[in-house]
Amino acid sequence: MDGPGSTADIDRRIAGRLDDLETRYTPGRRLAIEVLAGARGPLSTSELHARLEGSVPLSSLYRTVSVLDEAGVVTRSHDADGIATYELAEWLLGHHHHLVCVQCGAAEDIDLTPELEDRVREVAEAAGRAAGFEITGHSLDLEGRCSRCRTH
Amino acid sequence: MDGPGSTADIDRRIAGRLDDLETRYTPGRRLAIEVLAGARGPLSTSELHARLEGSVPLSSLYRTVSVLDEAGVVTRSHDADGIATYELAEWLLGHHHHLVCVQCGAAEDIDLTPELEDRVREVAEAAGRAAGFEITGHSLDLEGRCSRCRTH
DNA sequence: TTCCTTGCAAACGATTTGCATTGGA
DNA sequence: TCCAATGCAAATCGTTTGCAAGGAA
Repeated sequence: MDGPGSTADIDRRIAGRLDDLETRYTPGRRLAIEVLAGARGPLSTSELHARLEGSVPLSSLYRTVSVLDEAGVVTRSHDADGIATYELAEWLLGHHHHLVCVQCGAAEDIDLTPELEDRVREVAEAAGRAAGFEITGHSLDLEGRCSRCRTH
Repeated sequence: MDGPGSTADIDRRIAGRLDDLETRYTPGRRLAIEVLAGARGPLSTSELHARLEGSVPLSSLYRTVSVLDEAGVVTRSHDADGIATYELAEWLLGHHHHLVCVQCGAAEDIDLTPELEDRVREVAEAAGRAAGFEITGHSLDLEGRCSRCRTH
């Protein structure tokens, strides 16, 4: 209930990181982290706002995610409509990829087996080598129809 | 100078597609396509506007890329700042991936060798199978520092 | 003529920011 | 006390849209 990777552990590591940066881990920021830690994929600021039931003003949330992003605690990306979405950074959530539904646009986290992950990394490095590009990471999105859209 | 994959060939295929859709291939649309066909990666609407030296108003360009996107002639994605970017669709440009510079944000097209491409597809399908997700495609971004940023 | 396309300006919506207030160290 | 954090409102900026003019079939 409290080992590495648990919500409590994540909370502790974020507290440490923010402390190092002399940035306060305020109640509003903690609330945002709790929602993100419980999400199955990236969330937009307005989704975050909805899940917090309006307890935190939108403009404050924008500032919150901005601070957390600059602190390296969350990672920003964008959905199919270009709306900014956030999730816990890789060092907190672990390296993973996304299933992106081509019909409804929903993105869901997916972990590859270590073997599949190795194969992706090898391909990425081989391609980078061939292109004279120093590869520091990769991002693989799997596109298709999610189970929800397939049954509708 | 005129075979499959050439600019003239691409132009011809787009003309055919637009004709099927009863959408005109006007000079403004042709100009946008020419710039996109000559680009090495996705371009934002304002980059398109700049490369056309203002000869086409921004609002018309927005309408142009919207029409071309709906016609399946171009594909929209988003850069690191969430700005919409466009490039020729896969059936015109071929399947490829992107090198994304983590420093300057520039995205550049990269073709994988057929062998590497096969390996990516196999991984994507295996991961989708394991997750109960019907995979119809994938998108792999290679992250690193581009040669330009590495020398600065 | 008829209808699509274009250009300009106004409207929109996500995101950012100025500023006064609050609250923790 | 001091300064970061917050809340509200106004400003920004990429993008969309209403409407009148232009143009090809």
